[in-house]
Amino acid sequence: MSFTVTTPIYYVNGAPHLGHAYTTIAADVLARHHRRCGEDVFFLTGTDEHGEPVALAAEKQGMTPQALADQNAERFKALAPQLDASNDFFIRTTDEQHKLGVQQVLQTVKDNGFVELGRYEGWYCPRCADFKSENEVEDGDRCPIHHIVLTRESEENWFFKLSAFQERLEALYAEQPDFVLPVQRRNEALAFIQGGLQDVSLSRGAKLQWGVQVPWDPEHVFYVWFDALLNYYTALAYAKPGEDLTERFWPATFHIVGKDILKFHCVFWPAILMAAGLPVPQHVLVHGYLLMNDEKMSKSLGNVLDPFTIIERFGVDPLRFYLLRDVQFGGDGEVSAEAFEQRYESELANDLGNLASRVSAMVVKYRDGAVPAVGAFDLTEDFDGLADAVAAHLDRGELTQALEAIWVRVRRLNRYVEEQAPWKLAKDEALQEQLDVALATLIEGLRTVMVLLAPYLPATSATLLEALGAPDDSWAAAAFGTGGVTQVAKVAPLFPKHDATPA
RNA sequence: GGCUGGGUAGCUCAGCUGGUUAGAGCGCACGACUCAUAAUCGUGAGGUCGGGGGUUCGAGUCCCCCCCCAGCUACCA
Repeated sequence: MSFTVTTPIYYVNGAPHLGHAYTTIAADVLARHHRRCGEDVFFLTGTDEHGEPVALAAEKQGMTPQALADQNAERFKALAPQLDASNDFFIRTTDEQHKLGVQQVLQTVKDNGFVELGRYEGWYCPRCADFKSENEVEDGDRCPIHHIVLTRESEENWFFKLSAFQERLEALYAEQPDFVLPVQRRNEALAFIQGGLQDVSLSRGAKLQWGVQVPWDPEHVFYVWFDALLNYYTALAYAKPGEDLTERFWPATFHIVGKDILKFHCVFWPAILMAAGLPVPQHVLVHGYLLMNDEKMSKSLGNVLDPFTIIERFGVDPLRFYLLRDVQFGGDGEVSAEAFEQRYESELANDLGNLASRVSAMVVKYRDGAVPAVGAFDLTEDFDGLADAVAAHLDRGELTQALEAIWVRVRRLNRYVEEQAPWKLAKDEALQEQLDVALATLIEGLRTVMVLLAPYLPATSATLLEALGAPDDSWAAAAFGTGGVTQVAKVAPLFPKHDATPA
């Protein structure tokens, strides 16, 4: 069974920020989950490097577009390891193989009769040598970059016959109700489709353009969105030297995208694939914006929160945890340094970290570190079905709910400690058997919880499971009662507290 | 304007096909305990479930109207 998950490819006309990190982390959680379930996983991320903004930025800096792309792509490439993201490949749309793949697929689209010549009309800036969309045009019909008055012009373009796919897309949405998740986004995309589809331009005049050449018309390059979308498919042909992974991993299981690019992924993308005779993805999972002071976290606004500061002070796991915990995945959510520290302190340090400390300390104190072998654990009813519930949530793209389900058990374990009060049991000779069960149950609960958290907190999970001498974090090990821990030492604080105030 | 979501305790939010005193987490107050990273556990505050009307034996939970917020209503990536 194969599982393919992608992030959008990040546009190199800017620096990596929290928004990029968010998407990559979400994709990584799914990738890690499925990988440890024993599935054949392919996790793709990369950079989008063509298009006018990159060309213009390069020009401004006196560089070639390729040089600028090379420079910025490195920064995005470095992002993944910093997030502990386990991507299998990093695609760049300037890769020769990608360009060939784009040309090949879109040639097929043309051969299949879904491309035709048309005229694109719009506001044209002679300085940019390109058209501006209605909503980016400044008051007085001026260019947002050069502030000169735009002219109304038209250009001969190759068009993709999107209108021919209205019925097929509607059928797709009917047959695959979970094609777009969550459901609000599906409604939005479907409404767009049902509102009637127009053909869209597939190419742009090549004069000053930076893109993939149209094979049947070298004077044009493909409109950057089609070039970009195709990355999900083209990467498979060359991600692994000497092997074409396309058969193995196409179609994708999840494309994770931000809500700003919903239309491209939920409408244009499946239509292009249909036009090319290729299978469409199983799901497009749409997430919302991270808000800071009620503003969208975006490269177009200056209010970026640097994730690297958090990583430096706390490590990556807390960042991964925080973003998926505090913001309901799919919706918009407020993020702040204060909220981060609050979560870190009360949930990571106090709930989970302290649980590991107190449980391991008790086993050491009352049983010299030997985990009692018992006939049956307590709490089996509390953990019954947990792993399946987590998996079910993840299959629906409900990353926050899955995490919540696990956290309910973390709290349950702390409550169980109070209910059992091992320190009292330890004083009574007659209650030694009960103490054994309590300690064994706590260790097993801790182990289970850490296995389930592995996709979210990979480093911490590995550290603790290693310390417990039960490093197996496979799906089989996620079942409560699997056991395997026989000896423990006092565990060092998993999430040490930081006295200083926020950075 | 139309469409899609949403408006529930100070804060962030759960509440499926309508049914006992409307829930969780955080924060706050008080209490308990001592294994633990001064962590944890318990209790409480008494919220007109956006407003109004209706259906029903009974409605955050269904219907109608209104108010407010967000997004979408096509070619910036």
